[in-house]
Amino acid sequence: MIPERSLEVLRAIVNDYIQTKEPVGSKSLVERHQFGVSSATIRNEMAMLEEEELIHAPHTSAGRVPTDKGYRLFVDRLGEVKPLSASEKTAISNFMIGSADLDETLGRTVRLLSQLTNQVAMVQYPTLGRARVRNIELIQAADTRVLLILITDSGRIQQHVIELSENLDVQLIAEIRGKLNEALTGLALGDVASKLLNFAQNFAPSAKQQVGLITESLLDQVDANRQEKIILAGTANLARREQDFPGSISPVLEAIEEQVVLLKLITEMQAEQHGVSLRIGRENAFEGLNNASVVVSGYENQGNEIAKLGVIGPTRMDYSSNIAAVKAVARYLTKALGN
Amino acid sequence: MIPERSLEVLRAIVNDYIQTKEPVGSKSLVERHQFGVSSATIRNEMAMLEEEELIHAPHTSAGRVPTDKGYRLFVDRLGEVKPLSASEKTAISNFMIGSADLDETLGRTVRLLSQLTNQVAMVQYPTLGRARVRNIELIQAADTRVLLILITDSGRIQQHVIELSENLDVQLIAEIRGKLNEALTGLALGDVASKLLNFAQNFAPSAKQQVGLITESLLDQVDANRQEKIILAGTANLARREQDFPGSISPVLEAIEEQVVLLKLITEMQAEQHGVSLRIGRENAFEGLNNASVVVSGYENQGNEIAKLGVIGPTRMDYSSNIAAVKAVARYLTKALGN
DNA sequence: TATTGGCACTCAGGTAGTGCGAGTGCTAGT
DNA sequence: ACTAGCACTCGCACTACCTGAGTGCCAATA
Repeated sequence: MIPERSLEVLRAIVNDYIQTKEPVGSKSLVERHQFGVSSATIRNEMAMLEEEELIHAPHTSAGRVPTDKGYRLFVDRLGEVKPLSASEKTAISNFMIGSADLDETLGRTVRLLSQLTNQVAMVQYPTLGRARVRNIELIQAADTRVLLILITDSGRIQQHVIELSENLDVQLIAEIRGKLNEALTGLALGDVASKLLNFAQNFAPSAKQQVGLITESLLDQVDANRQEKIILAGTANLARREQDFPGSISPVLEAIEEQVVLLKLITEMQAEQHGVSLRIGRENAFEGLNNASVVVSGYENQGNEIAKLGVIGPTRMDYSSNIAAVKAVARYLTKALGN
Repeated sequence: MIPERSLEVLRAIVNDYIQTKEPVGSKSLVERHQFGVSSATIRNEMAMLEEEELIHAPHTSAGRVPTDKGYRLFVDRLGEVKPLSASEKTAISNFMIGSADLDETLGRTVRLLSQLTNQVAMVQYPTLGRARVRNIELIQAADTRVLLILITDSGRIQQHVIELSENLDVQLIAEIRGKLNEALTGLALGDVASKLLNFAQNFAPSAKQQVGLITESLLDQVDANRQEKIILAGTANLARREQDFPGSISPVLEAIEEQVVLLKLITEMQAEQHGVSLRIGRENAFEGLNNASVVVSGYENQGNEIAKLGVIGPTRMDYSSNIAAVKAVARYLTKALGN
């Protein structure tokens, strides 16, 4: 319904604005692009676009700036995903070499992403949802404390200290550990709860209470999907782009410091195009992020999406490159986890 | 050598400046304080102080501002440590209730400290130096991967995945685990290296290489004192105090994002007065922190200092309250770890 | 000798006036 | 449907000016 040329104009406005960071006027637009029409015609087009609330003039005699809605249309219908440059590609491969454990890999990934995009990068730790139990360990850490370790086939290791009310003997601990593994190894985490329902029945009455404490803690950990963790890098990039945020950057800093907010945000986000999902400006329910955009993609292990990663930056960001970078890093991380 | 009254004037200048954030002039000084002399006399005093480079005039017709040297003198000789308010005390006790494991405790602590001071707070994870081995676990995580877990009596748990070149059988892993614990349990970490020197001799030649890989990794972990970790909270407070930093906050953000820089900084800092150590402005070797001050205190376990915590803020901070808060939180954390 | 009142001087910051130029909307003509 | 032209708007940069807080110095005083 919106004519082709109007879209071309919008695309040109977005591109110019991202590049120059200045409101763009009709004249400079015809100078920089080959529209084959005069600036007056472009002015008419721009009046249309403003009617549609796709662009907006900060004041009467200034050029136009895309609105959130304008950016949205841009990424949905107009944005090409820029292929990464060769140097960026080698940067990615180099970063991925030789990291053994999960912590290390994710740490590298988040730094890589922030360097690639010059934005704040975030990586969510894998959710346990579809993973399976590989191993459960129970270790005496002090007289009445045992350490419960849950290892899943996604490589994630969760640990928790359990405070018992009585001193357990080594024998019993070994027994519990054995039976837990017997019952749970290979089981999907979603099925652990039902399997543990009557688990304490397997033990002598005197031990039941302590076993109860342990299974409870184990369920907590399995159930801790919500309490997932996010790691960040490149916070300083925010300050460097301070002018890009109207007002102050401090609401944004506050938002990204609140893990809960971030987690809620990215779990709500569903993949749109190219397997990447976006929230632009006011599309973010959280007010502190009203001047920010979020680009997120999932990454996988064994064919299942296990968590997400992405970047946060000003609404006036280079969507094409950032989408490309997020996509690429997600793909490489998926590959790295495959090994 | 500096006369008493001059010091009084300096104290007054620092206090007023911290409060009002405006350069303070001779007239407002005599109005706000009872010096019993006229502004002209104060002016002479101020000329002296400027001679000593303790204060400095941003421009000819402005009031005076303390220099780094001035702040230093202030905290060394003039600052009283403000006692905490009752509400702050209860805030501290409330925060410390019911946190079981180390991660949780330190996480709470750092958030507490940042709320108390309205600055960026940091807590260093305990160094392993003086701790003792409580337990070593070796767990098969995949065919050629084992998970090595080191638990120390400071409650710290370190884990690392070891990639072996061959598939080890369960029997052998159990044997290694047993012998490792036998040899190392109760040993101070500093003594682990020597004990491991010929450890591989205890095993069949075919296993020696794999055992070597494992002991190597264990030594890495023990030796990882340098790679200590710091957790932060309240980064958004920086942005909120943006005006307090001349220029931009981004060098500060960069500095605190570099764990290495921070670690170097706080390990270099030695306790001065009240068990608290300070770096004011340019005293920080790292350039990005030239407009910032760092307040640090150690915290203990079993009588030994095991790590440090502190805050980072603008040089124009309220030293008295911040020192008090850092001190108090360090004390409470020490107490919490005692249980 | 230390203190003080007085005075001339300095200078950052706020306010007001001005001109420029980029940009717009509209209209009449092609 | 497009374009040229034109009158109009208004943010911004620049200048000039004023104000007031603050200073340094000096001569007078206790």
